Amino acid sequence: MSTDFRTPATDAALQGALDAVGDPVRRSILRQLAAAEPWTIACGQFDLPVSKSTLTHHFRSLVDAGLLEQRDEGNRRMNRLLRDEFDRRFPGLLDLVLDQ
Amino acid sequence: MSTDFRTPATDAALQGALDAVGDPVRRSILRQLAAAEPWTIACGQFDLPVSKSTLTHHFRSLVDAGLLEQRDEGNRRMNRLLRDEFDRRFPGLLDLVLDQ
DNA sequence: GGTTATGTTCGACGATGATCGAACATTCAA
DNA sequence: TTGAATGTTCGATCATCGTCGAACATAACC
Repeated sequence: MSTDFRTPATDAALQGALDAVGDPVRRSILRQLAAAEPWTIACGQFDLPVSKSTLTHHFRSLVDAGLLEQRDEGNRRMNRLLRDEFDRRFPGLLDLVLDQ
Repeated sequence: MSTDFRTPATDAALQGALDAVGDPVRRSILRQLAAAEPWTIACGQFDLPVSKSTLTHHFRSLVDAGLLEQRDEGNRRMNRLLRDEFDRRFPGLLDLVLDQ
């Protein structure tokens, strides 16, 4: 048997998760990421109406919140959605975002 | 049969729900409300570190987001948590808040 | 080596929202 | 009728955060 008891998820952690998911640009990132294979999209390839520096800001937020991880591939920074991991910590929240 | 197909829940509605739930004072209101019987707590009876006018502001947010309804009883304004209604629109979100 | 592409960092700006106190309205109680 | 209790409204203030451009760093490509 695995130790899959519900993690208490302190309110501070919940605050971070809600903040991360509460921005429309970040939700768009999450949706585009969910629609593609892991590690196939670099930061600059997202279809978003913001500048490069703003993009960097949002990606940092998402990484800090545990929603995605990044990996450098030469020039580019590739992304992977931490779907199961996040869903385990905050059940249903990511689904709410991804169901449009 | 009842027409209980999943409402698409536009992103604007999701934005409103996340905003409403994204404030710690409002989450405290929701938790205190969930811990009591419906219509038993007036606005001024909540244990919160904010002023009266701030309280009014937060209650308006929660009503607008469809999280609670209010009813005047003489002097006081009583509250009821719209648990099932909100959970039907945004499954799991309120549980996330109420599970501390 | 020089140029282009991809990201980050930094400082600044602006909008939004949480907060408060004072004034007001309403209801209840003495 | 007077006073206390409960909420709302209205401005004002303050902090946070999303946003940008400019400068910088690094890697790929010719």
